[in-house]
Amino acid sequence: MRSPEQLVERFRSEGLKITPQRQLLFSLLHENAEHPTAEALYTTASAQMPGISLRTVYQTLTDLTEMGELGQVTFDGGAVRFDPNLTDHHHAVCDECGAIADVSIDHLDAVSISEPNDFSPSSTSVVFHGTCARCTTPTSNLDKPANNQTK
Amino acid sequence: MRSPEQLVERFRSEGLKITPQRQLLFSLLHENAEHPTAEALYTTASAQMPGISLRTVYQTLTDLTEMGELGQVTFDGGAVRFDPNLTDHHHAVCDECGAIADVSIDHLDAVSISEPNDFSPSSTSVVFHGTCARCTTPTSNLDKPANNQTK
DNA sequence: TTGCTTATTCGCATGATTTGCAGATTAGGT
DNA sequence: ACCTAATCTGCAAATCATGCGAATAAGCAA
Repeated sequence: MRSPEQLVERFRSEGLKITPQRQLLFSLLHENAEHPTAEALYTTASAQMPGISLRTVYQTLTDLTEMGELGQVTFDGGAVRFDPNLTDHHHAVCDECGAIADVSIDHLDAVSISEPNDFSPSSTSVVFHGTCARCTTPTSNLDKPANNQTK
Repeated sequence: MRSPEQLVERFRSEGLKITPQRQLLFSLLHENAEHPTAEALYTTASAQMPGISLRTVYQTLTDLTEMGELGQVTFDGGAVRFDPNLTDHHHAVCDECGAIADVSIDHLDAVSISEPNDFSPSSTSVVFHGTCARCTTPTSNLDKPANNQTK
């Protein structure tokens, strides 16, 4: 996703209006690597702007997604999560705390479909399940992230 | 998933009862490669057993899943789909018709997470998006499968 | 076969997530 | 300051899934 400033420009150039709600969401999403759900963003946004509507959050997220500024991902049937990282990347889900990390992958080009041989793939996405560093490191439980698993 | 006969044995040995509803679902799921949703199974089951409850379908699917006889997969935020194929495999989603095919993959062991380096993966799943054979082959539209996309 | 005990089924209510709708509000230009 | 279209908001409604309790039936024993 582009920077809040660039988004403001884009919105303006397309005749869309720059509202406080949109600006807040732009900043909350900028470089946000937490893969938040609409509800999570609503909660955060509400703290800074009491009264903002959940409907507006959904609306803005949908708009940004349709403009190609935001990606959507879902894991294990949970709620949709939003991802401002538009670079080529994949995800690692921690089964302990539910955290989702962006990951880069090596040698993805090596994998191929061996069976069947008549499917033409246009994109490939990989999801790792496992344990993240914070949940692996033998340290105080107080340091462990809260379990944010959806399911 | 095991055969309906084997499932009957397993259920019996665990003190569970063999009901007509369960037997029907066992047979509908056996070697079913369509990755049906609960609703889809309910529709099919209803044709053979009018009056069967959607609740029962969900219940049985949940039971089989907890017993490890059935796998669950979801794509792009759609409804949960059930997969009786317990062998190590991945999926290919046709963006044209929505069909989901099981696929075997070569050289998956070659891929590795390059960044971050502190995540311990226990499992890896790959999903391809693209076009299936039936939607690629230049033939009559009448031969094309109906679009079953959820989203 | 009859009867008993307990698992199952079923329908309805409820919960979670997301979208449709319409009136009130406001951004941004004149 | 004014206008008008875009936006925001609250609420209804759609979709998917699960909790719950009453009615039903499978499996066992006599």
